Amino acid sequence: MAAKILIIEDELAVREMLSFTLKSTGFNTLEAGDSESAIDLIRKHNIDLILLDWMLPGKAGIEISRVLRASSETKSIPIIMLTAKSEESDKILGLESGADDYITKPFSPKELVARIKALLRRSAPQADMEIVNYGNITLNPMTHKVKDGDENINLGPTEFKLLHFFMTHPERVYSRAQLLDLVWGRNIYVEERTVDVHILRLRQSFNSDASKYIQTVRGSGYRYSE
Amino acid sequence: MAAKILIIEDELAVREMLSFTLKSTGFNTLEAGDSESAIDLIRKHNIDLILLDWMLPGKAGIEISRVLRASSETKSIPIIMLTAKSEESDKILGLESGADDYITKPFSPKELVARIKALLRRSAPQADMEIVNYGNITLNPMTHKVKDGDENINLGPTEFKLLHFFMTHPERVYSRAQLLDLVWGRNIYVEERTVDVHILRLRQSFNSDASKYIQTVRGSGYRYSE
DNA sequence: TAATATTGTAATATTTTGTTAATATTTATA
DNA sequence: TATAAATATTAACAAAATATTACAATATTA
Repeated sequence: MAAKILIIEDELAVREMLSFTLKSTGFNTLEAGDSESAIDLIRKHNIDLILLDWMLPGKAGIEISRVLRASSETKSIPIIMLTAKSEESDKILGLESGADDYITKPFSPKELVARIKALLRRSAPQADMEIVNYGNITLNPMTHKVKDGDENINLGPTEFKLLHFFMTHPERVYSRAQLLDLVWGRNIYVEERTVDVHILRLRQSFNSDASKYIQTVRGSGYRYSE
Repeated sequence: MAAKILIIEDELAVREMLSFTLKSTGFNTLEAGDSESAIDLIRKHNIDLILLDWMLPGKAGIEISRVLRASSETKSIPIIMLTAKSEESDKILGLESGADDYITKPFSPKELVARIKALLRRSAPQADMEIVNYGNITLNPMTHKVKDGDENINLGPTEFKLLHFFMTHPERVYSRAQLLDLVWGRNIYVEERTVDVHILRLRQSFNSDASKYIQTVRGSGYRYSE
């Protein structure tokens, strides 16, 4: 899923240039010309990162930054400051007021994109890392390894996610539609029959009879159970 | 690896004198004449210690110190203040604003070097110098040598760091982004695909089949494991 | 300074995986 | 048992991820 980046910049030309650059790199962009519409957009969308022009009229840049840092909902959105002047006091203020990085105009699109990627990968949250046991199956999300008794088992990413989901939600039936939502993710259109195939592959990848845990519930879906 | 020391000092003559002294003692030095370029250098390099002139024009010294202490990335970089006056109030302010040590001009090169070494000792514990073994691979950080069974293996710096990291963090998957942060360093902007290439180079540099330890985990990253 | 090594990137090749459709099999029940 | 419905299996293809190669830029060394 492409990251959503909000560009807050009063000069239309600069804004469009930035938006173009980022879109052609594969990001989604939203644009705001003033702090009001910026805050509006932040409320309505799940913004992943903000590009904030430091030189907005009337101290607006620093104000937006402080507002974002004050609210717990927006506190963790990474901010990159765009500074025109490379004045030292600006940089210091910018970092103090909560920006995660800054970049001085003029800058190369490449550098901007690199910094955005670096910030995004740092803010990406860690998934559930607990080791799960059920029956003779052990699944370790940390090492990404699955054991059937003593033997290691090799699973593809989707089979791995599917098994992880089942093991953390055992003894309960899930319809194909639910599995698609919960394992594949929402807003993804996939045929329900696809689930069947992955169930098959998951069953086949066990050496022992552990595939018995993955049970078909006719008319309802599938269940992980002993 | 020689420690990188940043000298922040507006007077060119003093700066060069300091730099000369430190270089001839075996340190790497970087120089900044104002806080702007100082902060720039700090972001771009992994500075081990900062020599900061307290008497920079316009309170810049104290400001830099405070900014560094505010950010978690730079909080632990040791700072030595250079103060011209030996006034007590200055010293107190300097220490309060986050300096780890101060030294009063004029000072002997010998004293300066001694203090730097003391601080570096304190901030860089001898942790990463243990010889690591895993499978038939032996990595000695002290001598910077790697053995595959009996044969010595030649690795580039990045490959060495990568292998060292893997061997000290085995049996766990790391995404490309994590590897970039943990092996390359936090303030560095590099494409994720670059990791692939270094993994390849690392694998290729083994003579035996030891490259099997470096495992691809599709959709997740890489793992060092038997 | 020249020579060498190292690095990051882009382009290309290869492999693996995910999806789908077609077909086979099983199950329920009329 | 015959039939319909649900699920399983197979195979083909497209898409995605990773591996490999080549090269230019940078840093290091002699």
